[in-house]
Parts: sequence; C-alpha cells; structure tokens
Amino acid sequence: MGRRQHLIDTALKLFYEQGIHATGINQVLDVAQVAKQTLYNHFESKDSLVEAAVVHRDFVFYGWLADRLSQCAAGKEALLEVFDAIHDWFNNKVPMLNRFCGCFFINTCGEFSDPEHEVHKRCAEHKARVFELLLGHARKVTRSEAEAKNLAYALSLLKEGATIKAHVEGDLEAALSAKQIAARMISSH
Amino acid sequence: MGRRQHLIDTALKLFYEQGIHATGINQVLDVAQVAKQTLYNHFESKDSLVEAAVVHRDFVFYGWLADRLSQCAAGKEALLEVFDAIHDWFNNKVPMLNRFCGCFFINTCGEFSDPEHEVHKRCAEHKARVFELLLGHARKVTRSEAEAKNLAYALSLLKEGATIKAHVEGDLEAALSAKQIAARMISSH
DNA sequence: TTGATTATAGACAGATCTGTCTATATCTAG
DNA sequence: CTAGATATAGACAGATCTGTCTATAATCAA
Repeated sequence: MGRRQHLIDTALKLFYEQGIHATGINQVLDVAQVAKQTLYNHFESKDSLVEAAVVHRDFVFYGWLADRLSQCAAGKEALLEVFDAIHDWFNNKVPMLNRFCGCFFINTCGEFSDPEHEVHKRCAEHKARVFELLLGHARKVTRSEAEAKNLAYALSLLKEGATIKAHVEGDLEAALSAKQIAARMISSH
Repeated sequence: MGRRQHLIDTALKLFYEQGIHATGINQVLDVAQVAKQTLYNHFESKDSLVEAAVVHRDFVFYGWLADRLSQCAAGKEALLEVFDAIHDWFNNKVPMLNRFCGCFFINTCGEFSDPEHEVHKRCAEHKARVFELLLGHARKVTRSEAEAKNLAYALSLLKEGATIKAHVEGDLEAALSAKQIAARMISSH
C-alpha cells in the first residue's frame, strides 16, 4: 500500500479510537512507521489529513453497507439487513470498520460543531448518502415518494439511535432491538 | 455565583461548543475571568473539571426535560412533549442549554470512547436517567412492563436519532419529524 | 548508470498544553 | 481589629503540539 493511503488508514484508526484533537501527528507517524516529511509531502496540514480520513471512512463504511444490502432482495429484506449489518459492526464482527467506537461521523461532528467547517460538511454528506441508500429500498415497499421518504427517515433515526445506544450505553443488542421496531414500521407501510 | 460553579458553567459551554480536548484550561480561565490557582483549588485536574461539567450538564438537561414533561398530562402527552422540547432545544429556544451543538453526552463519548472511563460512565448514566423518565410515562399508555420498555426504548431511539439528524445534517425539523413517528408508535400501543 | 523523485531520521522553532509556585490582595468570621 | 481562608496575576517548568528544515538514503525510470 502507498504511503499516503497507509497514513490515512492509520490516522483514521487513531482518530476513531481516541478522537481527533486527542491524537497527535507524531503518534500517527509512530504507529504508521512513516517519516514526518513524508506526511507533509502528501498533506498540507493535519486538517487535510483529517479531511482525507473522513472521506475515506465514508468510502469504506458506505461501500461496506451497500455491499451488505446488495446481497439481499431489494426492499424490505435490504432495509432489515441494515440492522443486521450494524449489529455485526457493534459486536466487532467487521474488521474493516475497526473496533466499534460509535459513529466516526457523529464523533467528528462533536469535535467540529461548526456546520460550515469542511470536515463537518463531509460528515453530513456521508449521512445523506446513507439516507439515499435507504430511500432506494424504501421506494420498493411504499406507494408514493412521500411515503418512501418518511419510511427511510424513520429507519435512519432508528439506525442513528441504535448506534448511540450501543456506544454510549454499551447496549450491544441495540441493533436487534431497532430491527424489531423497523420491521413493524415496514409492515405497516 | 460561587467561583466553582462559575468555572463549571464556563467550562461546560466551551467544552460543548468546541469539544473537550480542543478546549484548554487557559481559555476557560480567560472567559471565566478566574485565576488559575482558584481552579486548582476547586478541582484537582482538568479531568475532574470535565467530570463536574458532565455531571452538571446532566443536572441541567434532565431537570429541564423533566420540568417540561411535568407540565403535561402523564402518558401520551408527556411522551410527545419530549419532541416539542427538543425541537425548542435544536432551534435555540432554550438559553439554559446553550447554543445547540448536538448532545453533549454523545459528543463527550466520542472523545472518551473507553466505556470504563469515568466520564463515559457519567454519560451513560445520563442516558439511563432519561430512559427512566420516558419509561415512567410509557407505563401509562401500555398494558405490561415489557410493552412499556419497548415503547420507551423506541422513543429514545427516535430522540437520539433526531438529535443526530439535527446536529450532523442541520435538520432543524428533525424533532417534529420524529414526533410524528412517535405519535404513530404510541397510538399503536 | 545516471538523474529525478521520494522516503528517511531527527533536530529544531515556536506555540500551546497542564499544573505548580510565589507574592499580593481581598474577603469573612469571630 | 485581626487572623485565617480564599482569590489574584502571572512567572515558570516540563511536556506536547504542529509544521519546517536538513542531510542522507532508497527507489525508479530513462
């Protein structure tokens, strides 16, 4: 793997586990076993490394989730698969997502609350992309665009809520609990 | 107000708006207009100031929410009031909660992911307390303890989800959208 | 082989961080 | 009034932070 990608991977893991402001450039370099100048050849500042890490997390997470859903029948099955997928994530069954430490995008917005900040915007974009993924499947089980949006919206609230329950309260069954609620919602549409 | 409480209020505001690791002790002192030694007379370290800020936020937020709910009929009305209350919060209608920057406890767990950390535990306790508040009202509109728990759980997922939508995506209507979903859930119980 | 690019270790500057210390001033209770 | 407690400003130590610089080494294409 190229140095640039290796730095992004290492930074992402540390940012995710420790928080961004709590993680120094030097620790990233120590763990990645890369020289400082190499980092500054590829990134103009820590901030731009942070941005690259967020973009990469979106790439990995969205790709993983879309792949999980694509292995199910479109519609109800795929919508429910969301919760089985995040259940695996919460319980550390998905190495590519790193040890579960909540949602990286939520955590990052907690450190960059200004919605005009580039990093915050990237996080919002990720959530919008995931919403579109749900919406595509919600359309298959509803009779109008408005209904589809309502369903996708409700399911995304459940997904975010479960992620919080799992991380803050250590509720490792949160995804399965959310799945049951989701199932009732989908049925009633 | 005593110096100790003034320091906690100031620290809480800055921690909430900027994140904890991004906020230095010196900035807290500058804003609070308090001498450094005074801080270290009242708190043995930054960490203990952080803990005090989290405990205080629980006190303020829980007290505020419980008060809002207590002004409604117990049960369905109170459960729906949760979403009107957080709608006001999201839209900066509640000065005592400071400018909306997401949920302080969620943000803080993003910076202290280790569930054994004292600060993380305090955040979990807050969520548990809010859950109990919902549960009390859920019991009024359900026929069994299991149903009450399910309802309170579902509503708390919606509340957390709406908070995330509002903060990360800037969706200021998230609370009202969540309220509609909540209303359907309560009715179907 | 040669010449350009890229990576290396690590010193360094300058800023900022937490926490301690000192010496002075203000408040408060008896 | 007085004595003890509390607050003050700010210097200071020592650690850590980001980012720059240098001089050397490895890599790779022509």
